[in-house]
Amino acid sequence: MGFDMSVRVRFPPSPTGEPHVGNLRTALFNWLFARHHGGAFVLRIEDTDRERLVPGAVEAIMDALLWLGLEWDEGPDPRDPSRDVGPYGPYVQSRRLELYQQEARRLVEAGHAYYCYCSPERLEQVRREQMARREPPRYDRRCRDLSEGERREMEAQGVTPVVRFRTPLSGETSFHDLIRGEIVVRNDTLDDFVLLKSDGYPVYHLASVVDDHHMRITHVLRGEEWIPSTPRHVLLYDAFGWEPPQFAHLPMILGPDRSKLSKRHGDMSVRELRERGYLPEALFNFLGLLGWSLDDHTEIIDRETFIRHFDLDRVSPSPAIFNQEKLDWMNGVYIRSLPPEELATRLLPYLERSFGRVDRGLVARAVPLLQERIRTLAEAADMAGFLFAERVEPSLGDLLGKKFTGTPGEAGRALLAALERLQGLEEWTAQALEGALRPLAAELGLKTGDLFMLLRVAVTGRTVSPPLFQSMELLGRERTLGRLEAALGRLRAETG
RNA sequence: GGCGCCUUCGUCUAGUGGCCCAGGACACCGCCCUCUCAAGGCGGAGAUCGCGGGUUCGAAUCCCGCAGGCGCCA
Repeated sequence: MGFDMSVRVRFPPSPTGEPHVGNLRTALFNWLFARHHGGAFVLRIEDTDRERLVPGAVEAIMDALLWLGLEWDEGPDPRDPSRDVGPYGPYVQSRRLELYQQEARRLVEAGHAYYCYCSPERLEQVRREQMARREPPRYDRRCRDLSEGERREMEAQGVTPVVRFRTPLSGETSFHDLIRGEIVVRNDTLDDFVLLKSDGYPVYHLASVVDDHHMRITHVLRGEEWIPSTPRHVLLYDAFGWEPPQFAHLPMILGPDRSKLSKRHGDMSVRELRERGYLPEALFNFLGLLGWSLDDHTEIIDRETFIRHFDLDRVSPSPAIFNQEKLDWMNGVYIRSLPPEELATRLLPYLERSFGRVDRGLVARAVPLLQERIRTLAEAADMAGFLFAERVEPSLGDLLGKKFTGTPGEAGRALLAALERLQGLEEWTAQALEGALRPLAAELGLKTGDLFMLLRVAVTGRTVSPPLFQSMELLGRERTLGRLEAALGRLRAETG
């Protein structure tokens, strides 16, 4: 491999809000591509659209990347975003304004761009007329060939111009997409797009092309929604006399209705995903498989394996629907594979969110009951809530449940019998509890399942819980007996 | 409307001329295990490979049309 052949890719988010799964997948593929090829992953903040800036968004983006484990080699310093790491900074576009202006001027001087003095009102007018004539709306190129005199006159009137690209009127522009092959567009379907706005801010196309060149980006991996603007970018590279990077347009991630994933449907922000208790390693795995595959059967793939095998030749060109059920399953797989101690640590914040301070030791002892029952960390609060809540409030319906065929009176008798049996129990272990209660069912003439369900509801407040005797053991004698008494009281109130 | 991209089970996908009357995974259904729920095991259903033409002894795979979906522009 030659001296200047090393791969350099970039992830260029706009700080306009919380990052979502689509953004993250793009970042992931760029990161994997860089790591696989031993290249550099650059984070660049594209904040030239000043109206859409959201405070704190840069931090949210960096948090999300770090959470997933996507560290960047160059970009804003994670400890202090106002500083840069890397030789091609600044990596925040609003601090590179002069560069864009200078490059735009170069284009004007070389005849590849021109000043346009048209007012927004006139542009709007032109657009309306074109629409009325059912023509594609686009700039009518009125200022493309203004004379020196005409220009000076506009300047004298105090009109601040924008800079527009002088798009070739004929011919075609093509590029080779690494995922899709040759893509060709006729130049006469392109218009003279704006490069620099009148306030001196660059438009996306200019800024990204200029930066990609100056940052020595070799491969542009981005969502397929950028395909239509790529010919403009190629034309820009041409006009600048620069070598364009390689392009690869990644398949989009769609919502369940097959339209672009948005807040409306599945698109969760990384923050939400995190709050719901998805593990970063599970999300990494899941996202890595959205548009890429290792082979015909491998689903669970660790980070190293991804890096070792990831490349563009196995990226699919067709869009993928975000399938949350599969994410849930995969998250469960990762939860089950965690060392119990580690799971306890990760569970702690989720339980504290619902129950305030919780006993770390109790959490650790609950893990074996939880590990194969939860698919997200947040679910632990439901599954093991009875251990951490002051009290439970089983509904009468659940107490008598469909499973328990008896009347309130019968249920009460069964509960009382269980209570008495347990009060005399020497050892409070799952084994001892089972030894005491299993025979009781027969003595009472009940099916074991029915008795156990009654007790389960009384003790945990729910019809679904971890195994009964282990739950009782963990809850402890005092609290278990208290809950049985409470349920008994409830039943008695009912019978009068 | 113009331009572009995409098209294999409900979903994610494997498949690059014969191994495919299409394989894996999620979801679904059934059975086993079982105190509930899970996890696990076993089994099942589910795709005329968007449609129509070609090329070929042979096509999901190559070519040409068409259709649908989506995206971008405004």
